[in-house]
Amino acid sequence: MADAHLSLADVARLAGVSPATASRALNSRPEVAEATRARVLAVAREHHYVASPEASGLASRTTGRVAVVVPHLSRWFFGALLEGLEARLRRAGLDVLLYHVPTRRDRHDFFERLPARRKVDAVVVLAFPVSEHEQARLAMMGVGIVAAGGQVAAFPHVCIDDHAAARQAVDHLLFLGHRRIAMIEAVDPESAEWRDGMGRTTGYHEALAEAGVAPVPELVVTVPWGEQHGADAMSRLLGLREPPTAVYAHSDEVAAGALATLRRAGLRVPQDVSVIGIDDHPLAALLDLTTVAQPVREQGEAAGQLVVDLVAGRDVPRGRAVPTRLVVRGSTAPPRASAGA
Amino acid sequence: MADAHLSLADVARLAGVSPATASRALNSRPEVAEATRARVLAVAREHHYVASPEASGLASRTTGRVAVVVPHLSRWFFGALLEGLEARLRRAGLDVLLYHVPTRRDRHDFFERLPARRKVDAVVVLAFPVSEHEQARLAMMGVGIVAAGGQVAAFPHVCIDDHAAARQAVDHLLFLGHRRIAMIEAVDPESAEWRDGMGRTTGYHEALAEAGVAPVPELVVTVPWGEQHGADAMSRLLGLREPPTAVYAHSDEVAAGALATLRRAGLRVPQDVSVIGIDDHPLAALLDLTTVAQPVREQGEAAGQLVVDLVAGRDVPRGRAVPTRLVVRGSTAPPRASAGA
DNA sequence: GAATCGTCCGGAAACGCTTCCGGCTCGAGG
DNA sequence: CCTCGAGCCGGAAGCGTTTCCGGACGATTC
Repeated sequence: MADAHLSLADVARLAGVSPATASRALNSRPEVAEATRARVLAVAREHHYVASPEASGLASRTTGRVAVVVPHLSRWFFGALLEGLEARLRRAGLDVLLYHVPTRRDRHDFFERLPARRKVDAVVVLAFPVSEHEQARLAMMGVGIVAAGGQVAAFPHVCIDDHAAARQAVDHLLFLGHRRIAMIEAVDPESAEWRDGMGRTTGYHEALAEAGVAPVPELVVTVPWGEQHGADAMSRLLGLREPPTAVYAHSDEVAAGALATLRRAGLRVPQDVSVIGIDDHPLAALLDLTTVAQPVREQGEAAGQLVVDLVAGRDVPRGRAVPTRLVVRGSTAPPRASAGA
Repeated sequence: MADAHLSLADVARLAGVSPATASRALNSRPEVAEATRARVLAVAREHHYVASPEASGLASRTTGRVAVVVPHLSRWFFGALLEGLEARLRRAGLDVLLYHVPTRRDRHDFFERLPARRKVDAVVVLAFPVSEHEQARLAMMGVGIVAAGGQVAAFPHVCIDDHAAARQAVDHLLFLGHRRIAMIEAVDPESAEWRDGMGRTTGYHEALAEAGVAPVPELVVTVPWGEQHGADAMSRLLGLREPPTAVYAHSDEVAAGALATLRRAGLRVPQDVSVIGIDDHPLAALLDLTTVAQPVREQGEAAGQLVVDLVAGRDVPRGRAVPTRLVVRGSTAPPRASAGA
């Protein structure tokens, strides 16, 4: 008991070597004889020695930590992303410093004050857009930066091709024969700036155009992210003189809301209207929702890999898009009365 | 540009004082004249000075960090808890070091290796049981420990009274006239050890007993946590010769699974069977699920408060239970044919 | 007018590592 | 036998703070 906290010097003394050698042994440096290393390691283990990260950080000018900036924690997508990321970083011996920036204000604050300054070797921003100015601020930190799950092309990043995913979803509906296809466009009210560039929207328009379907403005409704708003959006859609026969939602959560509204309205899915989402949220399986799956955890891991490469001084690929995959379940089917064509 | 990284000494020189005084000024210690302090602060701000946390940590023997150990990140409950916790800690200037321990192995590893050793001023374990042995290991870290969302009575903690919550749920069903009440008991397969002590189970039994309802073993089915398993459990219950008229699920996710099964089976909720959950997951509102709400975010914040008190050297209350509240929605109603009594 | 007391500040010693630099030992090569 | 390089290791100088200790100085108090 009570090896309150040995210092490197103590271990060295106990092992009969100098602190310098002890340090080298513990950090598995090559310039130390095997026998010596073993002795030091044995002493260290026996006394549960742990190096003071502060001290070694001070001396080596690195922290062994990486900041993860995330806008939401209670949403499945971000949690799953974080899981993958954490796992990869942990394996590399890097610790994760969490920065939660739910509101616009928090974000602003984060980029102005840069609270992670000097505290980390790298920072990864999770699934939210970063403005030019914010990018500049980030750069001031002087550490590696990577983005995951989002579309910050300025940094090394890993994400899906939103545009392609949207195409997969909408093309599926078109393939089934739908022509009157609505889109529930979800935006994060806390970072609305850049929603137009979103592939999930452009993909919809492109798919329709390619199929020769004229765009109908009232068929796209924009709401904040979330189940409840998805439900509201669906209500609005049902209020149309001529409601859609299929609905493409930006995410499964939003689609789930739409399903709820549909059910309450007494409409049957997929007989009366088809619904498709994006993400393959666990909810999707439960609700038998057709969706475009993206590998979330894997994205986190890939981002983690970028980080470890970055801090190791290796240079990393600019960006990498992981593939998505259409998962057909029971919420989509051909329209009831296949009208035209 | 390029104030690559001023040191305290630089700031001190620029402000015409000694490093000692600069340090005192920056840390708002009382023994420095207002004018001097202002001068130092001005210089610091102008040059974007940030103290090296490693150095100050080394010198002050504190880290300004707290470890948060969490078994799941992609579940709403844990995310929400974490949000509250992070917010409170951030306000107090404490950083959050994240430790994700999804599997039994990860947990074991965490407690054996204690990777957070010397890295944090406190650790909070989020919503999972900690064995005697693990508690002992934790104690070896020599830092404050608090538990949130779970039932680790050995440490300062904040949580709900599971037993009482269960009573609220089951009593509600009893009040509506149900007698044949099933329980879907959810356990985390990665920490099954302690499931029997769980209040969510004992509350059920007690409520039934008090109401003079004889326990029916086949009416309680135990499954791993999660929507899918909730669905399976419900299937099993429906297979009974005499299915229940009401179902009490340990959590809303599980209840959601049950609802899905019910719907697929063509049964109506609440006309044919009532369902109640616990948590007030966002899902619950969407599914119109009656539930016992617990303030999750608030628990996180309260736990954060315990932590800041702890690291400030104040002593803290042993434990604190936050109140739960029955939220009646559309998934519960009196049984179809009010049988007896 | 001297003794006392605060207030404010500087010198310098930690804090616990990493790493540069140089020295020692030993075997190989000339 | 001498030299030289490779392999190991120790001394000591940082790394950038905090904080103890003591000194200077002006304001009180008797």
